[in-house]
Amino acid sequence: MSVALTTSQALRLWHDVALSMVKDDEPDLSVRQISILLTIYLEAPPHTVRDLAKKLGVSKPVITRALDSMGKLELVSRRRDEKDRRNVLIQRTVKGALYLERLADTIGNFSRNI
Amino acid sequence: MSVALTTSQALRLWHDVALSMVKDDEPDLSVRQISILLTIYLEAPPHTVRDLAKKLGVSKPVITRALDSMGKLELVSRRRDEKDRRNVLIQRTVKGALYLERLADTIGNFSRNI
DNA sequence: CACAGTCGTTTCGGACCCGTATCATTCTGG
DNA sequence: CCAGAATGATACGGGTCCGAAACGACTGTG
Repeated sequence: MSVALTTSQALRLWHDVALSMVKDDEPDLSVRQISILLTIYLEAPPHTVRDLAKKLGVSKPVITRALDSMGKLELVSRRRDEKDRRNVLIQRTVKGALYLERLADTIGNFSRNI
Repeated sequence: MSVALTTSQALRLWHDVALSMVKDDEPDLSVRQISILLTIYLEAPPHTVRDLAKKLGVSKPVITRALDSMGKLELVSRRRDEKDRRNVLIQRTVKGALYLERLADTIGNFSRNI
């Protein structure tokens, strides 16, 4: 399947999806938070704070804070690594999976209308 | 051209683009700011604060503040409407056009690799 | 068993953003 | 001409986030 988007199609898609995220009742996630969430769900575990900070090119406190706020929303959860108790393993949750499923549907639907 | 994305493709595309926005040197725009910017550039003028607030489903101060911060970055500019001096017309700028052009390139490039 | 290194968290001062309410300016209709 | 509506900006109290630095818990190596 060919998916390459023209400039105008790409911006229109981004606009539509961003708009539906804003108009949504759920609290807006920042681009950083979405990046973290998607990394956790798309890439193979385990995920640690340090790894995520490196992947995103941001400092560790940024990851800690993002996990705090997304943890409150139950989009991710944390667990100590029992093998090496310095590590914290970031884990997926049902709510997080549903959130991304809805996001994917939104993107998919708008892409279908191009 | 067929552009419909599968769930997995949509999330992977969003992940890649969000990640490149985060790793970018430029200051991150919020999802709301990006929505406003894209609305200004994709939809036909004139754009007023009130119209944008209605389109995004947010309060007017949200728009005013977003225009303040994006104005500092020179991504948009404001001008009084001389026909009705209560209105403020939001206008495009060269920097704003370049910003979106880069964003479109990023999206387009990643979409090509699906 | 001390100690340097690693990891995630916390603290700090400052900046930004939120929603609600209110304000000043400008227009409009009687 | 004036009361009221419309428009965008601002004040306020509260929350979140930032980067840099310091901190506590933990590991493993000598």
